[in-house]
Formats: sequence, structure tokens, C-alpha cells
Amino acid sequence: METGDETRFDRGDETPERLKGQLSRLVGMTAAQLRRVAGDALGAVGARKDHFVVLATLAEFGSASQAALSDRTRIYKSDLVAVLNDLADGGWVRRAPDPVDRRRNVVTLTDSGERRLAELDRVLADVNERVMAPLDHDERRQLFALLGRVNAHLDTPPGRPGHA
Amino acid sequence: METGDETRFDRGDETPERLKGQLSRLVGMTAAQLRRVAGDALGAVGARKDHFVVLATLAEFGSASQAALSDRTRIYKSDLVAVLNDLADGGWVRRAPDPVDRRRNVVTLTDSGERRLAELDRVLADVNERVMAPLDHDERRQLFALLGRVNAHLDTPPGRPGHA
DNA sequence: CTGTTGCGTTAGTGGTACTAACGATATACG
DNA sequence: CGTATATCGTTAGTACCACTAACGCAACAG
Repeated sequence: METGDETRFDRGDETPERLKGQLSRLVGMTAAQLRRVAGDALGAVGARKDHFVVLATLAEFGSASQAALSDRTRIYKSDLVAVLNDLADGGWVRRAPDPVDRRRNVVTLTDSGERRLAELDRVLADVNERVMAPLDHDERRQLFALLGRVNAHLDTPPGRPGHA
Repeated sequence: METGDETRFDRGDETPERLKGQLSRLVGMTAAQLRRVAGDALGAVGARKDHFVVLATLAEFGSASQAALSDRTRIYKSDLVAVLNDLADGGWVRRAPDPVDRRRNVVTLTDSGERRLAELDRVLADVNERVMAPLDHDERRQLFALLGRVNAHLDTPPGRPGHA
């Protein structure tokens, strides 16, 4: 092989200049690849990631209105409609008008919804395992902790200094 | 109920169930916020992130064809067209046919392109600083290293064990 | 009854990742 | 030479994701 070919990343002594120093780029690239891997895995069983998010939220917090689901999942209420349509079509959730406030729909996880959640959970756990393969247990914990802190910090830009 | 409203994340002793264990979700949320912050900052000076990526690549590796740029930046050649149009409109790059192979364009950084790069570099360094504010120097290094390893691992899914 | 607010829905925007095809040029082979 | 094939830049289009705007409806406060 000629030398000039595989320069890619390891320039070694030369300062990596601008590109590598940007956390946004590194996180962005990682996220894109993660999204792809997870999306493919979910797509293989006819699901999307928001399906998992909604099912998991229903399982953890119980039945809820769409507005509450939107708050808890960070899925915009406008996008939630299609997700719930999918889930209702699959029989994984029921969407019924709330008798006490007829503006609301009460979304409820069905039995087959719980099974669906377990299935998607397995799929994603598998993806997670593949993705984090190069890291040992401690390193995984560190990565989660560091990302979690950055994430929490980005979540509260103004005001809200602590939980006062 | 006691706390009622602000249950959000800190359930504490209860296992975080499914949602928090997914690296894809944590990385995805962080990436989304980063993209937003960086995108806003760049947008404030009329740029996009790919502008920075291309300018930085030209500065580091020198003039190149669009195909070479596409390889180095991971920007699809189809998307690169618009980016280079923007950059050429701003006078930051020149795009001239290659005399030795007239299929190619040679893309060259101009002087004002170097200045533009410095400007965007400042903007992004600022973003980077804001984003990583909660982490000290060592933690930043750790985060980069861990993400870098995951990222590198995702980059080489099949075969290619080493540079054999 | 009237204005306001919250709810679910529809529609649309803009950015990002990705594929397909095409005209033009370059290269390889017979 | 000629013809097949590959590469280059470009156009167009797909799909997903994050996000906004507006609308009809129900609830509620006055």
C-alpha cells in the first residue's frame, strides 16, 4: 500500500485542528449511527423508536391523556397522533374518550401491548449491548453519568438553578 | 399524592425501568440539544454546520475535488453541492474545473474563507464551552475518549478487524 | 351567553441522512 | 479506432425527526 492513502484520523502529533474538538460533532455522529442501528433493528419488527417510548411510558406511569404522554415522552402532541394510530392499529393501546373531561383521550396499554413492549425491549437491549461492546461495565457507567450531566445541564438553560 | 407533579427523572431507588437504560435515547437527546444549540449559534452568523465542516477540511487537507471532500467530511456528494453553492456565494471557496480531469471540480479555500473559518471556529468553541461547562477537564477527556471508542466501533461493523 | 384555555387533530416547515438516475468525461479493452 | 464501463458533479426524490401554526371542540370562569 502507498502511504498517502489512509490518512483519515490518526495524524498523531499534529493537533487534530478543529474537527475533532467539537463535542457536537462527536455526539452527532454517534447519535446518527445509533439512530440508524436502533432504527433498523426496530424496523425489522415493524416498529419505530417512538413506539417503544410511548409503550414504556405507559407501562411505567400508567394510562394517561395524550397531553400527559406528550409531556412525559417529549414527543410533540402533533407527532403523537400518528404514533398512537400505529399503536392502536396494532392493538397495543386503547384510546378512549375520558368520561370526566371529554376533550381528553385516555390511552391505555393492552395486554398485547405489554408483550409488544417486552419484545421491543429485547430488541433494544440487544442493540445497546452491541453498541457498548467496546466498553466495560465501569466505562459504561461513566459514559452514562457524563452524558447525563451534560444533558441535564442543557435541559435547564435559564432560571431553575436547583430544585430550590 | 405527595410529590405529585414533578416526578420526572429522580425516582431514586426504583429501577429506572426501560427508558433510562437506553444509550441510544440518552445520546439521541443530547445530540438533539447540541444540534439545536450549535445550529442556532451558527445560524446567527448565517452559517450551517456543514459549512464549518467543509471549511475546516479544506484548511486541514488542502484543495480537493468534491468527491474527496465528500469522503473526508462524510457529507454525501449530493448534499455537498448545496453546501458548496453557499460557500461559493459567500466567496469563501472557489470551485474551478480540474484541468487534468475535467469531470472534477477543484475546491479551494479563499482568504476570506480562512477568516470565515476562524469566525465559525470561535462560535463553535463558545458553544462547546457552554455545553461542557458542568464537566472539568479530566471529565471532558473521558467523555471524548469513551464516545470516540463507541463511535469507532460503530464505524467498522463487519470484517475489517484491524488494518491487518 | 361570552371569552379564554386546554385538548386532539391536521397541515406544513426545515434540517438531516440516504438513494437513484443522468449527462458528461475519463479509462480499459478488444 | 470504438465501445463498454467507471467516475464526477448534479438533480430529484424519499424518509425520518424536531418543531410551529391553526382549527374545531369541550370545559370553565365571569
